[in-house]
Amino acid sequence: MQIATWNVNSLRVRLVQLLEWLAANSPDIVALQETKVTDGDFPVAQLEAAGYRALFNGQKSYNGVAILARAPLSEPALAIPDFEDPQRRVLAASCDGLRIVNLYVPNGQEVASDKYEYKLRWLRALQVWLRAELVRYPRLVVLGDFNVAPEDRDVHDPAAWIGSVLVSEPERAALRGLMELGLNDVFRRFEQPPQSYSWWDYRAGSFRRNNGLRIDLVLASAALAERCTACRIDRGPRSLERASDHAPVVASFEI
DNA sequence: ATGGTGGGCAGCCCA
Repeated sequence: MQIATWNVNSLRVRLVQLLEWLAANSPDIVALQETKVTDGDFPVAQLEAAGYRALFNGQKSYNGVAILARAPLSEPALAIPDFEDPQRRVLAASCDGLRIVNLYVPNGQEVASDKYEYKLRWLRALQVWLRAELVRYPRLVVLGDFNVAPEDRDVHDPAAWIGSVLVSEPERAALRGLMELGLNDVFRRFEQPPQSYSWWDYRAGSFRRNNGLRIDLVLASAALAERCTACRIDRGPRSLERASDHAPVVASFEI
């Protein structure tokens, strides 16, 4: 079973790329972030024709998440419990005996900004929720755009990035807090090419220079992590004309 | 150091 995550940065703009990528890769479950479409505008029919059911949690202009799956999706959750948040950044569902939690973690903009404090509060509330989810659902996958590079090896130029948003120590500590619940970054269970990243800024030729960060993650509970057989970043879609600034990440499980 | 690009929606917000 293949489970993927992809920040598409506008589903409207990226729909054709997504459909072609689905046809070429046939993942079983796909978590999308930054769909930027309201639920009424979600392209249900096109995805259904491609063989995918969909759950979505969208808003106008910003954010928005969706889960696509070949098998039925059930038990949707649209928010972190007991955390007031008008931004649509969370979508959880059960599928094929797994619990999938799709996240678009706040970017944080700049260390010490209001958006940064919101990001840290958001991650704390997320940790409380995921602790409970792990009790309810031992087969848990938490994936998406985490907007945090876990370690310096996930950063193209750690010296230049030190202390910045996406790599700052409080953000990394919050991410470690999630992992210490028993969620494994499955990408690091396998040998990977050096300088593996999942996001490259649109500016300054970042992709061409491979000036990226690895901020799109697939975390799996212990019971699932041991069944993970591969995890790779697919740079293909990032090299297309009019690409998203993120590449898809695909994890394979023997289930 | 700044600003470089891209998406959304209407001159600026967000990444």
